[in-house]
Amino acid sequence: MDAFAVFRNRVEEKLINLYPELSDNKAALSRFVVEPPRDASHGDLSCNAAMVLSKTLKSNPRAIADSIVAAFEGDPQVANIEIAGPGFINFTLTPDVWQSVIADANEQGADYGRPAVAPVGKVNVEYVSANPTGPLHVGHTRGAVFGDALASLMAFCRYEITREYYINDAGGQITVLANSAYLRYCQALGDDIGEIPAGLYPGKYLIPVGKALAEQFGDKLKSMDDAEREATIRPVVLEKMMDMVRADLEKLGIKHDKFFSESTLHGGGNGGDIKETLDWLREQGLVYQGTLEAPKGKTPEEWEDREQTLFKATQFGDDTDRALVKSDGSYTYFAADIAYHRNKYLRGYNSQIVVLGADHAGYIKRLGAAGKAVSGGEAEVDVKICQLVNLLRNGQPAKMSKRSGNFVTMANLVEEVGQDVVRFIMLFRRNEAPLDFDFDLVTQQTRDNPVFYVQYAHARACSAFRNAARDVPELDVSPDSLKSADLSLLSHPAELTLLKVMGQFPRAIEAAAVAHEPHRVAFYVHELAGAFNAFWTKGKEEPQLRFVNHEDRTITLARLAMVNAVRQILRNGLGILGVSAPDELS
RNA sequence: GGUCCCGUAGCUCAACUGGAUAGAGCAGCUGACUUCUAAUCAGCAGGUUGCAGGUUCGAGUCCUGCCGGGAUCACCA
Repeated sequence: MDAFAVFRNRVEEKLINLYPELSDNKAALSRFVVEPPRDASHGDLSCNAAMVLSKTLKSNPRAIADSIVAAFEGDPQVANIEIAGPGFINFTLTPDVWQSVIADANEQGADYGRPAVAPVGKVNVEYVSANPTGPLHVGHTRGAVFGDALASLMAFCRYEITREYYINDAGGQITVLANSAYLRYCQALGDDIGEIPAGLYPGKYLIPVGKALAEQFGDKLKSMDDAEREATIRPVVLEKMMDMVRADLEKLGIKHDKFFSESTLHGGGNGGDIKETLDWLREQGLVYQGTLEAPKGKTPEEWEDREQTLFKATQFGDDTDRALVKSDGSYTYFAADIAYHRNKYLRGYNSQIVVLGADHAGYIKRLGAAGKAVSGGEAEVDVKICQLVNLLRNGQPAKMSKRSGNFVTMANLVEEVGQDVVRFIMLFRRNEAPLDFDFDLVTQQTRDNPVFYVQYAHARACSAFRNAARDVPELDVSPDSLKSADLSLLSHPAELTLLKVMGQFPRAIEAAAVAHEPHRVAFYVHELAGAFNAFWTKGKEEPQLRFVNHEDRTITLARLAMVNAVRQILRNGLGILGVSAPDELS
C-alpha cells in the first residue's frame, strides 16, 4: 500500500461525508494532493485540501481543515494531526504504516511500486528514428536512452506501450546512400575509386556493405542503368543499415517493438497513407493552395514566392501553415509525418510520445497540430526534446573533428564507459536541460559519480546478507523467514527516516510516469541510496543499529528484512532505467 | 525579426506541475576510517530563484514586458 494514495482516498471519503455537494464535483476533488511536506518536522503527510476547496465550499480554509481533522478522530494509523500555516493538514502516522512498506516490498518484489490499476488507452513511444544512413552517434544516444526509459517507466505503470522506430527511408538521402554503397561495391570488385566525391557518404562502415553487394550480385550491378541499379541496391543497403542500427541499440539494451517504414506511406492503399490522408484533410477543409510569407529574417532574394499546397496548421496552434507538396510534385517530409500520425491514431494510439533531438524544437507545434488534425482532437502528441550532450574529458570539451568525418559513435561511447554509465548519466538530468558528459567523472568510483553511488548502495545491501551468512549462519534469511520478521522492532528514528524514503517509491514512480519524466526515477534511487548509506554509517556510531546483531536474532531478522526491501526498491528503480544492480562492485 | 528551451549557492543540478523556512552533490572549512559497516557519513558556511510588474490565501513554478545564453526558422530529411 502506498500511504500517500491511501490517505488521499481517506481524505476524499471524509470530505464527501462532510460536504455531500462534493460527491458530483470530481474536478474539485481531483485538485487536492497528499504529499510529503518539505520539512520533516511538519509530519509525514501534508494535505492541502482545505485551501484548494475553500472557494468551492465557500468556507474559509481553517474551518474546512478543522472539520477534516475532527473526522480523523480515532484513526488508528494517525499518531498526530494538526493544522498549520494557511490551512495545511499535517499527519504524523504511526510507525507500523511505514514498517509495512518492508512487508509490501518483500512480498510484491519486482512488482512493488506498480500501480494497482492500469490507465486506459494505448501509448506509442517513438524514439531514435535516426536516418538509416550510418552508425548512431552520441547525439542519438540521449534520445535513445530517454525514450527507452520512459517506455519502461510507463510499461511498469501498466500503460500499454509500443516502442516504435520511424525509418526515414523514403527521401533523397537514401539515394545518396545507395550511390555511396555502389561506389564501395565497385571498390570491392577491385576498381580504384580514389577519393569519395563530395555529396556521398565517406564512412568506412559502407565498405562491408559494398563487399556484401559484390558477393550477392557479382558484377551484374555494373550493367544496369541508374534507375534499375538504385532500385536493386536500395532495399539491400537499407536492411544492412538497419541491422547496424539495431546492433548499436542493442549495446545499450534497447529493443523496439516496431520499425515503421516511411516508404510504406508513399505506397498505395493500405490505409493511412499520404494520399489518403491528404484527401481526408481536404474533405475537412484543411488543405488549400496559397503562398507563405517570407520569414522576417530572410531577404527577398532568398525567398521564392510561390503558390503551394498548404496544410492549415495555424488552425491547430502552429505558427504558420505548412507545405505538403514540393515543387517537383512529390510529398514533403511533413506530409508523410501527418500521414504517420494518422496511421498511429488509426492503430489506436490516442497518446503519442515523440522523442526528438534539440534541433527539432521547432517541430513541437507542428506535430501537435498534425496529431490534433488527424484525430479530431482525440490524440495527444507529446513531443519530448532532448537537449545537447557536451562530451568532456577532464572538464575540457572533447572536440570531435567534423571535417575528417570522425564522430563519437554510440558504440564507442558504450564501449568506453559501459551501458550502465551511459544510461544513468543521461537520465540523471531533465531532458530539456543540456547535459555535460565527462568521461573522467562518470567512470570514477566516488560520491561524485551518481551511477556508482546508487550501485554501491545496492552492493552494500547485498553485502549485509553475505555478512549475515558468515557471522550468523544459523539464521534463516529466506524470503519466508524474512516475512515472519517482527517489523515493529524497527522504530528507531533513523530507521523511520529510511522507511519514509522507501515508502515514497510508489508515488514517485507514478508521478514520473504521468509527467513523462524518467529522470525523477533516477533522482529517487539516488535519494534512497543516500538514505541507506546514511543509516549504514549510523551503525558505526551506534553499534546497536548495525544490521547484524550477534546477540539478538529477532532484530537482525527485522533489519535484514528492511535491507532486503531497500535492495528490492533499488532494483525496481534501476530496472526501469535499464541500469544493472550488481551484487558486488569490482 | 518569429518560435521554442534555458537562466536557482562559486560550479553542476533538483524542487513531486501552485504549497510552508528554495534543497542535494562538488569545491571550501570541522570531525569520524583495520576499505564491502569510510568507494561512506555527520556538521559549518554559502540565496533578493536574471530584472520589473501582474494573477491569489500562497509564485522558482502561471501571465505580461524586458535582459542574457542556446536552438531553430518555405521547398532537405
